Amino acid sequence: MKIATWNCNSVRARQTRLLEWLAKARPEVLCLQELKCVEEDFPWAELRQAGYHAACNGQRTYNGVGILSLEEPTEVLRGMDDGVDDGQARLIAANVAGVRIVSAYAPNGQAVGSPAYDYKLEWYGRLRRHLDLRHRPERPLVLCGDFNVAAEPIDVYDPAQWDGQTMFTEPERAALRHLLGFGLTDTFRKLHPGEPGRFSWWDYRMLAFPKNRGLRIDYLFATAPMADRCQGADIDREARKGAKPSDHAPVWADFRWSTDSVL
DNA sequence: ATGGTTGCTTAGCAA
Repeated sequence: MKIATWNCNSVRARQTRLLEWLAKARPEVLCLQELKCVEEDFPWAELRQAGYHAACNGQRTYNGVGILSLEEPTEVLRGMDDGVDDGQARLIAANVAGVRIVSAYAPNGQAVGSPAYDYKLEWYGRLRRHLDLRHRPERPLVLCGDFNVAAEPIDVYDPAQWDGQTMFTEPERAALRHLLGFGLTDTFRKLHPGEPGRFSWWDYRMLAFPKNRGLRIDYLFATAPMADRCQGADIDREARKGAKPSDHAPVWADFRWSTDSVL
């Protein structure tokens, strides 16, 4: 079972690339972030034509997350259902083939110390509580998305320059570690231990991509039953090349898991 | 060097 995640930076601006990537990669599940549209403007028909069901949590202009899957997703949950109404569409969850799939778009945080930065740290705490209340680490779950935090120096092209900057501050890294403390494994790093220079996001500016000046901030985190079955994981850097790319590359992981796997 | 690029929406914001 191949599961992927991609911050597409507008599903409408990326529609052609999205369909091309799905045709080539054929993941069972693709989690999307930054749809930047309401559900009425989501390309339902084109994706269905390509063989994919979809569920999305849309928002005008900003944010927006979705789950595409070959099998129809069930038990769809939009948001964290924790009583906080912040108006930001950053989470959607659904069951696909007996696996709980969560597509998440963490707040960017803007400047350190800004209200957006504080909101980011709070959002991480809410997500951990959401997992604690609604899920168990012994059950199959894959939490995918753009987490807007680089976990370790190896995930940053110039850790010294990035030290203390948004996406690589100690409070953000601690918030990410606390999230993983639920019982989640970083599938890419499990399969590529110690491999440097492997990033998932590159700024559009300053020739960051051709210079490989990026960060690894997009992840597939899996609970033990899924992490134990992970047999491959990678970042599709090719998909960041060419005209009109997203600033993120798709990331995927493959699991020894089928529809009739029962835990 | 406070630059540079993209998307949405239409001048300014968020990333």
